Amino acid sequence: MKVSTSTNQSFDPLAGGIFPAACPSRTVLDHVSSKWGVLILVALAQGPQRWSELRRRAQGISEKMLAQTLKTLEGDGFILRDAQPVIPPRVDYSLTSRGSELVALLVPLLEWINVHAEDIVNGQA
Amino acid sequence: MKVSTSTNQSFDPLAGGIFPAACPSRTVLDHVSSKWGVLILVALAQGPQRWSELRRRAQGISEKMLAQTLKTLEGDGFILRDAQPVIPPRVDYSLTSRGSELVALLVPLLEWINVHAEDIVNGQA
DNA sequence: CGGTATCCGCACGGATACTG
DNA sequence: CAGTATCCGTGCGGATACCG
Repeated sequence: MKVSTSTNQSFDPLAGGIFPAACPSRTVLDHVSSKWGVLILVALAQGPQRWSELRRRAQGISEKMLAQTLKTLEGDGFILRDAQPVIPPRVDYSLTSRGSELVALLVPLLEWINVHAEDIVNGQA
Repeated sequence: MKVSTSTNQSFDPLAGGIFPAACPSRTVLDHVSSKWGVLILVALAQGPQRWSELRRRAQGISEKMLAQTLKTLEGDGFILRDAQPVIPPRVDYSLTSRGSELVALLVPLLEWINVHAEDIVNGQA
């Protein structure tokens, strides 16, 4: 069987990629699909937001995890940190263009989950 | 506010959903975005596969995690387990229609990650 | 082949206190 | 307001052994 890059119904878009244990794709996937990563990313889909807004949105997140998640996502170039040197401090987080690309793919997924979640956890078909 | 399916830059497709701490959406999201959940799901996008095939594909997964992930995904109705009472045993896993819907949203995400992963981990724009 | 059972380390992540 | 530092528990997940 040959690997096709065309639109095949038995698609293999992951050739050379996702499945090896220590590949870059896995690293990024782990960042994105981390417990809070997705939530922060889609939260930022609604536009730039401050630390405290993100904390309120992603209900249940701790300060530590918020800081850690934001740093990881910033390190990956998905979000931008804009710290204004004022008192009291004001820091805005926003999506980079790369982040926006990613979020554009994330949002349909979250929408789908949001629609079907209840049926799924209730064990309904 | 109404939910728009068009390309809106300030979309809010998550109303009433994802952000509360103990909502069904979070549960499902955690299952799907678990370390191995995504991998198993997209692996099954290539068609029904046996236990050992999945184990080989999702490189690095342990037997325990494979079993656990498969059960969770089966419980959510994403995959189907077909155990044939033969010796030696043969068990095939496949996507349900619900699973296929989900995977259809997952694949573009994984493709994107696969394409951009190297730049991201190398810190390139 | 396709699992289950058990043990166990470690890092993921929460709570609290403190700082610029 | 926006974090950092520290402590610490839990459970995620790997390794191994065993079973139908």
